[in-house]
Amino acid sequence: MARKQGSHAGITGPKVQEAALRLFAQHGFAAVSMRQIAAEVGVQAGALYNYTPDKQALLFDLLRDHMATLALALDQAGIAGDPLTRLDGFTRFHIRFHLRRRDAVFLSYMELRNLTPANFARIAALRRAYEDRLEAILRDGVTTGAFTLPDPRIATMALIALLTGITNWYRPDGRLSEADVSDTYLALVRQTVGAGQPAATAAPQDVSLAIGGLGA
Amino acid sequence: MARKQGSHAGITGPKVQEAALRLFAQHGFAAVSMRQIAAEVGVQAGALYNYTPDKQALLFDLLRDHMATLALALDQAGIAGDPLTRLDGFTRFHIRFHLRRRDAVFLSYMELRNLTPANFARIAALRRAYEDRLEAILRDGVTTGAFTLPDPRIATMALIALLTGITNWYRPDGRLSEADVSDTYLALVRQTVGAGQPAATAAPQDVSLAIGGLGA
DNA sequence: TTTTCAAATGAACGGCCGTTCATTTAATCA
DNA sequence: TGATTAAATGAACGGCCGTTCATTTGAAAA
Repeated sequence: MARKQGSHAGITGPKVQEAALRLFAQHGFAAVSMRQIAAEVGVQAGALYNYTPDKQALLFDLLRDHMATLALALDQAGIAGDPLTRLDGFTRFHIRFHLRRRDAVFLSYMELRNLTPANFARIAALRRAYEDRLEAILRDGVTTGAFTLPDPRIATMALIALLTGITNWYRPDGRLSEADVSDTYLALVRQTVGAGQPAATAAPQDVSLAIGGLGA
Repeated sequence: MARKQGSHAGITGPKVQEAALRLFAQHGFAAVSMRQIAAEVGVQAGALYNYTPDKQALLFDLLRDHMATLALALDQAGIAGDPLTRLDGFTRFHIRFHLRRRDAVFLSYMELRNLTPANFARIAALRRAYEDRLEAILRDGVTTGAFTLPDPRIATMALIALLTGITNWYRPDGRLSEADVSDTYLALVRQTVGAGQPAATAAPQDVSLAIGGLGA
């Protein structure tokens, strides 16, 4: 039997990627067999090789697509303005994007070790470029005096870890909506960069109240 | 051939754990074979079963030992005093402990999915207990007014992610010593919890200077 | 010295692995 | 309609997997 109905190249291909993403994220790259992926797609194992040269390429394509989508989405997020506004925008963007792609996020952190050195270097470069976008915001903020940070590069790594960590505990059916989480983290991130008060020029009378009202 | 020299029960056992930890962290649980572990120890695969009932138990024991060591070390860290002092102590402890056990830390985050549900529940409970220790500090700080936080539970998750994330990028042979990193993160953590200034009572004249000098 | 037994060997078990390929099927093109 | 060809099959390849176990080894106990 072959090609049961209609032309499948444009259908089976994406299904293979989706199945591989879900299974790799759930069980780990090495723990998932090509036969399992094929079964999920509803096909025999041999058919997968119409869509990927081998298992390693399947993983690499997933990670590269994820990073490319991330960069593109950030471009289209329309983040502009003064450093604090851009930081807020980045925070909301990062949370929203990552909460909706949890499988890919998990895969991107866990399975880098299963890439060949050459493929690893390519993914690492894409990640670094993304980090640099946040770092630029932080450096601008330090320059204008909006932020207070001992080391913008370290703060970049710290903030990305802080934000991405949401995917480790957040449950869509839990007590908090995505908007709740986003608001709470926005306040935390502002505090982290030392942006609790407008500037050193205007002395705050009650910092705790000022910060408590940032949410919206 | 058997028992080439001396009694080995007390030697081979730990070597098996060490080899398994290193290999699991490097390649992933599913990607490492019992034969690879045995080769690393200098023994045949069958001999491993004198020390573990099966591969799954080997993973579980590593994760449980890691969490138990973590809890014990925290107990012995002598963290006491007002909330800010305890937060500083926790921060330094967490960084120091995690940077020295990077394999175990990575394993604890990546391979939870390879545990049976029962074993997963046991590890999750141990992790939760550790998180609760930080959460208690944050809640105390909010109560005394030392900290400003919208949601102490979320702040707990955020801080642990922020701190543990160091293991993703820190390289011992890089530009920063462990003490440098620890100092920088101490300042970041203080800002994150809104502890930049002593309290709302004394209005700070220059926040950036006050924070910049926290390092030691 | 002889006995005991912890510790390790090495072969064997059934089973699944990634990948290849000749073959078959069915949709599309002429 | 018949020819073409994209897409999938299913069997086969060598190889490694986790685990078991009868056997061998050699250090320690008697």
